[in-house]
Amino acid sequence: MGRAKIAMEPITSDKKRKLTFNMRKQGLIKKAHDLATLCDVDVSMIISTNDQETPQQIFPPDSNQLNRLIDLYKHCTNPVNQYVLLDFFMDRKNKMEEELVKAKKKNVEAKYLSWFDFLDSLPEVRLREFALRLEK
Amino acid sequence: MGRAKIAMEPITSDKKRKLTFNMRKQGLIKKAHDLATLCDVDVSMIISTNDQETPQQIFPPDSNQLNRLIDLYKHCTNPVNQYVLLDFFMDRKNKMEEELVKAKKKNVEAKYLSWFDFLDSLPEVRLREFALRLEK
DNA sequence: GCGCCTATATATAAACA
DNA sequence: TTGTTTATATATAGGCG
Repeated sequence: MGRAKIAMEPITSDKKRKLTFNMRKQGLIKKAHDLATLCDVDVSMIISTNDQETPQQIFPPDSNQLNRLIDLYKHCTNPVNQYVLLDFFMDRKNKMEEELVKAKKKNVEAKYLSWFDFLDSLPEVRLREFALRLEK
Repeated sequence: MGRAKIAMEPITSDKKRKLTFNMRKQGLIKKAHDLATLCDVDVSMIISTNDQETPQQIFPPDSNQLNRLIDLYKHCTNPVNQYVLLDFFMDRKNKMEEELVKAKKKNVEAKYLSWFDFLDSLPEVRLREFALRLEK
């Protein structure tokens, strides 16, 4: 796509890979946005790096909405889903406690950082787009 | 991108919209695949139409893997009240207070503009489509 | 690491088969 | 309709500051 064609294989150079990642991540999210807008559909996306430093990137940016879409997907996919079964047979109290601990430990920070990163990564152009839409 | 530039708004013509949807859906998935391959990251995606006839499209094609990725995401982002979240950071780092306010502001803006909030869709899942795609 | 630039690779809207 | 083709819009690799 650019000056040179690149092979479809993991980029070895850390620097290049990171650079390419940021650029393409941005492009992918724009494409998702375009598809959703043009065709009136829901697109949900999670981009996770193996690097714990880097926050996950989500789409749509509203994590609540993303969760709704995911839940909707799970319901439609697995009417008799494994988790439902697990819930049923599992000691409920223990499970909830477990999740609470997790939430307290790191999840809070992760969620916030994810949002913050997303906002930071938004190009001015997109922010202006938001403003324009808001005015409408 | 093609012969003519099109406006970034829902395509009214059913025929065109469907056509565009299929084309861009494919393009989006290719981009997701490229990003995952080139940058060695995990990309998960669900594309749901409001039309129950149309199956949801997922990435990666292996629904088990998709579910794993989603679960991983949920583990890192348990539902936490945003105000609690903000309070947590403000108490901890007063220096960040200003930035947090800004972030919150932008956050609200983005939420308000949650473009494709077309509310609940009840798409039907047909993973067979992926099998077919794979065979091709 | 960010943003801008430019040349080139891709994606794709419309036409056509 | 589903698949090519084609002309044009976008995305983006590599440079530069």
